[in-house]
Amino acid sequence: MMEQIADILKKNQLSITEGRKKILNMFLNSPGALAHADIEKNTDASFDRVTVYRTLQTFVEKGIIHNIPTTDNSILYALCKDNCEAGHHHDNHVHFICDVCDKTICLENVIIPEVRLPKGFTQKQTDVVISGICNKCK
Amino acid sequence: MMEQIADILKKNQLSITEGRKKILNMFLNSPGALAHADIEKNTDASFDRVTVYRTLQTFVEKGIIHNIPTTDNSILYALCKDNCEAGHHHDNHVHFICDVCDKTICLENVIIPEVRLPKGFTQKQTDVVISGICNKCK
DNA sequence: TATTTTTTGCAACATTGGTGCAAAAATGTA
DNA sequence: TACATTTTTGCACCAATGTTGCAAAAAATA
Repeated sequence: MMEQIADILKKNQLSITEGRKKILNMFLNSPGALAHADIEKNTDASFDRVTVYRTLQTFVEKGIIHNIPTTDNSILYALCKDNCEAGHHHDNHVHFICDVCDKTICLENVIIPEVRLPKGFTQKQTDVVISGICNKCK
Repeated sequence: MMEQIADILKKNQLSITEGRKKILNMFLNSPGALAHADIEKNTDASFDRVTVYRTLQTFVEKGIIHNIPTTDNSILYALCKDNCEAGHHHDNHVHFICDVCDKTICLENVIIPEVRLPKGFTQKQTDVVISGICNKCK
C-alpha cells in the first residue's frame, strides 16, 4: 500500500516525504472529497498548516487531485482518475454533496451531459454539483 | 425603480433600509453574479463590512439571491428569479464564468439537462457552472 | 410623537490562506 | 556509506476574510 503511494509520487517527479505520503494516503482511503481542514485536523499525523497548503497545491498542479466547486467558501479536493495529467485536468464527472452526512462524492460513472450554450460563448470546463441524499444516508 | 426595490423588501418582510436598498439595487443592475468584495468596494455607497455580510445572508435566507458554486474559495451571489421562495431555491439554470472578464452570468435560458444518478441517490439541487469565454469577450 | 423592534457600526476576535527564510530532510553522486 | 546539492519543511509574520457582542442609530409600530 505504502509502495503504491510512493510510486504515485515518483511517477509525478515528487520527492517522497512523510507528509506527502500521509496526505496522499488519506485521499486513497477516503470515500469522498477532503477539505484542507480535514487533513490538518487529522489525528495521527500533524503537519504544519503551510505544509498542507503547499502539498495540496502541488498535488493539484501535478494532476493527482482536483478541486470541486462548493457553494460555501471552502475548497474541496478529490483524487483524480488516471486520465488527469500535470497541468491538465479532465474532470468530466458529477460531484455529489450529501445534505445529511455532508460528504462530497465523485460520481465517476455519471458523465456530465452536453450543455448547449448561446451563440458567442466558448465552453472550457463544466462542473456539475448535485446535492441531495447519498446512497448511504437514505 | 426604487419603488420596485422597496416592494421586494416589503414582500419579504424586511425592514427597508438604505443599505438593503442599495445592495439590492446593485444586483438588479448587474448582468452577472456579485461577490462580497464587489459590494464592499462599491464606490458610491460605503457600508460596514459586517453589514454587507449580514445583508447577503438575509437575502439568501429570504430567497432573494442564491449563491453559486465556485472552485476557489469565494462565494458568488446572484439574483433569484420569481420562482424562488424563502428557504427554498429553485435554481435550475446554468452559470457561466468568463475566464477573460471574470464575470459570472446566469444563463437563464440554458436549462440544465437531466442527470441520472446511481441507485440510492436522491437529487435535490443541481448546479452547473461552465467556464470559458463569454459573448462579449470573444 | 413616543415606544418598541430591528438594524447598523464598531471593536475585538477567529479562521483561512500566503510569503521569506533558515533548518531539516531527501536526492544524487562518488 | 558519506558527501554535496536540491528540495521540502517549519516557523514567524502578514493579509484577507468571516464572526460575535453590544451600544447607538434607524425603522416599524402604536
